[in-house]
Formats: sequence, structure tokens, C-alpha cells
Amino acid sequence: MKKRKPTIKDIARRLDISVSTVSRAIRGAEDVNPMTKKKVLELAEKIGYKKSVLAAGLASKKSYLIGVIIPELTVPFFGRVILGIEQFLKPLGYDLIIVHSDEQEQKEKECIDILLDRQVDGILISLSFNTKSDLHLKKAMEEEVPIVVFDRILPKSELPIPRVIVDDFEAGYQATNHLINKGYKRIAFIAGPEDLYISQQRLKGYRTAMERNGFGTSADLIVPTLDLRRSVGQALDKLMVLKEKPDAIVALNDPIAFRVIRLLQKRGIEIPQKIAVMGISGDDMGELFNPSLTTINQPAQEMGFVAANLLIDRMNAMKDAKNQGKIFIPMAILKKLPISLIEREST
Amino acid sequence: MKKRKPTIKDIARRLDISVSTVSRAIRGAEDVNPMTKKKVLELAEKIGYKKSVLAAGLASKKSYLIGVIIPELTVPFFGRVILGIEQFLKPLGYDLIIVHSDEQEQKEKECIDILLDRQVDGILISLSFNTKSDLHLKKAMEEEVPIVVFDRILPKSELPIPRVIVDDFEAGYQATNHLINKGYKRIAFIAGPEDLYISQQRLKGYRTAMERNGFGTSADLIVPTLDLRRSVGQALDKLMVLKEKPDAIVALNDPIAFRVIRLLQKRGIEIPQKIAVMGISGDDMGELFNPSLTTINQPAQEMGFVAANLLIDRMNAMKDAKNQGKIFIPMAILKKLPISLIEREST
DNA sequence: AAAATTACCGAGAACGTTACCGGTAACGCT
DNA sequence: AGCGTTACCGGTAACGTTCTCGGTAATTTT
Repeated sequence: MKKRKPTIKDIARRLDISVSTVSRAIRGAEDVNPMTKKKVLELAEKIGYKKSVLAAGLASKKSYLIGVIIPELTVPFFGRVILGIEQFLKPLGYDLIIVHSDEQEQKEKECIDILLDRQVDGILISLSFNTKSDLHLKKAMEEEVPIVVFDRILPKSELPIPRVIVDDFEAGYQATNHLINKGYKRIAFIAGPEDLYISQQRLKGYRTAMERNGFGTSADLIVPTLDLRRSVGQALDKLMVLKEKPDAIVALNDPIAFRVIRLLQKRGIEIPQKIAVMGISGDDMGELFNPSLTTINQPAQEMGFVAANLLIDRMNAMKDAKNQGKIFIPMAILKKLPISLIEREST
Repeated sequence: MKKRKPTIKDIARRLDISVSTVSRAIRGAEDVNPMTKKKVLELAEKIGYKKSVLAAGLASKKSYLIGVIIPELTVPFFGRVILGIEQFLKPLGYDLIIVHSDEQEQKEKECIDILLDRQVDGILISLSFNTKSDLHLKKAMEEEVPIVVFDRILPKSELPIPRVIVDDFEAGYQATNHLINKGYKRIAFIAGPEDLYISQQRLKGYRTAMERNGFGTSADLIVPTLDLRRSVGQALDKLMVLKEKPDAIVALNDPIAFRVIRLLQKRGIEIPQKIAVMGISGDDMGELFNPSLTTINQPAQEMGFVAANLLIDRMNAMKDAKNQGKIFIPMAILKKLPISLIEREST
């Protein structure tokens, strides 16, 4: 006694109308009598009809799936971004398929492939720490699936795609400035990989702040880390062997700052008395540390919201162009979100 | 100049064979000459053929999508679980669609609906803090999509579905025991909602350890929290107004423990000198705290792996039953994973 | 040498929906 | 009265696979 799942045909038969009409009614399209529409909807509800996304997708060449690629699952910042993405996309009937690149360029490529295979309608991506090229993004563009990059973008990319980031220069600048205002003088910066746009910009902000206040930016004080975990210690080591040790440290982001705090404490260095520490991210977790972490807040959720919005815009633009028979000319957009200071105990 | 995406038909035409054969070759099925198979695969690669998951799913009634429902995106534990799930499922060609319930039963229901609409082949779910019934799981069962619950399960559920958890009793027991061994005497327990199985069991473990060591378990020392954030403070308050304050606290999980540490420090209470704190989860983050958090490690990744494994088993069992014309009789399975102590500075 | 088995392949019907086009009836306009 | 609109609706062909069944030739078995 198996109960076949009801389909559009069953409804059509029982109501003695055509499948076309039922289809139109179901998806709330134009050209259908309110009366019949009501009847269809009621019967559908009654017999527990569920539209097959698969079949619908196949026929309409849309999947109503949006792919999201993030570098790491456990970074709180990305969790908040996804919240914003959902907030925008869910009401529109899109679902999310979330994959992570594990901070590796190679895996990132695979992620793109997976999503393309799934025929997602669009892709939202934040690049991994180690991504140096965006050829894989190009691939997506060639398949005509719109893509927008958020937060972690590539500096020199020529690709005409939308990007949404925070004002990273300003973040670096304000962080450094805050420290200077607090009276710190030898301020160090723990950067990320060279190719990383956020690293470049935040560093630039740091440099500018230092120079405007008459402090040099000796190369000693700028050390890179290649990931969020292991190499933070090495970076810090470089700082601590200097003859003149820094009295404050700006970390590229909060996860790095957390580790810096911990490592300094292990050395018995008091924060912020001996050395102050600043993060950039605005993770909630920073509040729980002892001392709690002063940081630059990034509007993560808003970023997700805006990125999703840009994606839908782009999708619509592509569709419109196609309908009018024109070819769609993709354009680069760079949207910067404002940041703000969260002062806590570590500075 | 639009380039239609190559399909199975294109390959068939160019190789002058039938689509059936191409299909078989592509999906590596039986009954196809190795020679032609090779040719198909090569041509497919050459012209950049991508199989349409939509069409394949429609025809085969499989989506190769597995839904994962977790209570919160930003809890590290779940991030690790997902890693394990991926590890098992990816090689099998499944992709994950991750949704979160925001710790609300209502949203959890919606999540199930979304996944069912997507025609996922299976569902992995960890219940929200506030889920009291599992009727929504029943719904999934009725649609014949297999489901397995991990970590956060319901105590009294009669549903014949697989569950995988850690040995929560043992976790509570070992945590408490560790504290006792360290010489603490008035040990408090911060629990979760009453209906939560992990809370019940860990509490039971706590009680047993206390009693076996001749300590009473006065009701004062057991306080509940309803979420991972706000109400932790209230729970702690109840403990701190006692005439005889506790000298150690076991928290239901690490996120709660983090907050406890912070709140105690704000009151100027030294950890672990005045009060010791223990978590249960094994979050990496615990290492970064000051003092670092002693915790019971849960094999999160393994849990994901095992849960995924059980899911696939169940899927196969259902398929086999169907093929043999029998009806599938679902059975409950409860798999317990072993835990271990991570001793750090907070005790 | 006949029969049975095996290895491989093809035809064609699903799968459940949407897109496209055409048609009818009713209505309003000149 | 004739004509163009509008509001609905239906038929049918996609969409790109997989599945079932059957068929042929080669190979093995008896």
C-alpha cells in the first residue's frame, strides 16, 4: 500500500482542468481566474501536494538554490554573515547550500564545481586566506551564474563582479588611531597573506595612522601570519625578539587577536598594561575574554544582507538583458560598509 | 552566440551510440564495454560535460542532497560535527544543505519542511534547546526520508530512529569526579532545559558522582539556563546568593562555561582558586581563555561521521526492503561515543 | 552442435514541471 | 457590425536523466 506523492496532474484531473492551469495557479502566476486558483490551492493543501523542486528546476532552468562558500565553518563572523544572507534570500524562496573551502584555494575550486553541478542560481563567496587567483570565479561567470564576493576579496582582480566589504582601510586606521589616542607609541601589526585585500587595506590604514601621527612604521613591527591558528605564534615571536618591543598590537582579525592575547599571557605579559591588543571583526566572543577584546566591529549580518541583495540584482539584470535579447555586460561594483569601534578592556 | 550546455545526448550523437549507454558509462554502471566507457568519459571531459543533478534526480528519484539541521551556526561544536558529516558523505557524492533552527522548535519545523520540499535523501538533525516534541520528525519518516538525530536528542522519544550521542552520563560523571579528585567539595551544576536529554544525563552523572563520594546534591546547587547566552547570568546569580557558595561549577557545555568564567571574573572571583569551572564540549576556544577551560572532550567530528554513516545504512536498508517488496520496519538505534577529559587551568 | 549464458547495447517511456503557442469567449471600441 | 483587446485556459513539447525491457552477438556449457 504505497501512496504515490500527489502531482500537479492529480490536481488537474480531479478539478478537470489542464496541468498548465494548475501549474500557473500553484506558482501564483498571471492569467488565471481567482476562483480556479483558489480551488487549486485548496485541493493542493488538502491532498498534501508538494511541488517537486527538481522537476520545476529542470523545466525552468532555475534551482532556487544559492551557494555560499566560506573559508571556515567555525569562524563566528561568517556565521553572522550567513544570517544576513538568509534574512534576505529566504523570503524570496531561495535556499542556501553552504560549503567551505577550509582556507585552501584548491578546495575552493572544488566548491565552485560542486555548486555549478548543483546548478545553483547564484554564488556568494568569501575567498580563502590562500587564494591567489580568481580563475575559478571566471568559470562560474562563463556558465552565466552570477557571483558576488564578500569580505575576503582579491585586490587586483579585473573580474567585473560585485564585491561587498567593510571599509578595511578605515578599520585599520581607526584601530591604530584608537591605540595612539590611548597613548601607545610602538604599535605593531599582525597581517595576513600579502595577496589578501583586507590585509593590504588594513595595513595601509595602520601605516597611514602611524605616519600622520609622526610615528615611523618600521618593517620590524609588521609581521604576517599565514593562517588563523598555528602561525600566529611565529608572528608574535618575531615581535617579541625585538630590542624595542611593541607596546600595542593590532591583529588582522579577532581570531588572531584571541590567540595573541593568550600567547602574551602565557609569557606573563599584562594586557593592556604592558602590551595592548586590538582585533578587527567584532566577534561576540571577544566580550568573554579576560581582558575583553577591543575591536573594530564589522557589520557582518548587514554584509550578508547586502551581498545577497547585490546577487539578486545581478540575477535580475542578467535575466532582463536576456529577455530583451541584449547581451549582459557585467560590471564591477565595490560596496563598502561602515565600521565602528567597540572599546573594551584590552586597550 | 550562446553555447548550449553539452548533454548526454550530444555525447551520444558524436560517438554514435545511444543515450542509455552514455548514461551508464557516466554514472559508472555495469554492463558497458570498458572501451566505450573510456571514450565516453574522455569526450565528456573534453567538451566539458556536466551532469544535470536536477534531471538525474528527477529520473532516479534521488537528489543526492542531505539536509543538516543544527540549532546554531556559530557554535563551534556543530562546525566540527559538520566536518565529520562531510568527510563521510562527500566521497559518496552527496552534498549538504545546512539550515539552522535558531534554537526554536517552530523554526525547526520549518527547516524540516524546507528540506522535505527539496527532496533531500536524508536528514541529520540536532534538536534545539527548546524542542519538546518530535512530531516534525515523524513527518519526515512518513515521507520515507530517513532521519538520524545527533547530540541533542529527546529523552522520551518513541520514534524508531537512529540517534548518536556521546556518553552524556559519563561526561557529567567524569567532569564532577575530576573536580572531586581535585579536592572541591561544593560543586554546582548549570543545567539546560528539563526536556533536553543531554542535560538530564549529564546531570545524572553529576549526581551519581556526588553521591558516590558522599556529597549531597542539594537542589540549591543545580540551576538551569534556558539558552547559551542571556540566562547564564541569571543561573549564576542564583548560585552566588547562596549562603554557602559553591567552590566549583560544572557547566552543561563549553559556551555556557565561557560565560560563567567571564561573569565570575567580573565579580572579581579568582578561577580556579575561589571557584573552579568545568565545561563539556571540548571546544578549541577553551584553550585560549585565561584561565583555559578544563572540559570533557566530545568527539564531534567522529559524531558527524558516525551519524552520516548511520544515515546511509538506514537509506540502504530502506532501499533493500523496497526492492524485496517487504515493508521496512524502522528501528531505534542509540549509539554512544566515548568521551575524554581535557585538563586545563580552570580547575 | 545445440542450448544456455554472458556482455553489451538500444528504444522508448517515464520523472513532474514549465514554456510556448494557440484558441475561445466576452467585452469594449469605433 | 466588425475589429481589436483582454482574460482565461489547454495541448504539447521541452528539460536531461534514468529505468525497464528487450535484442543481438559472442562466449561458454552440456
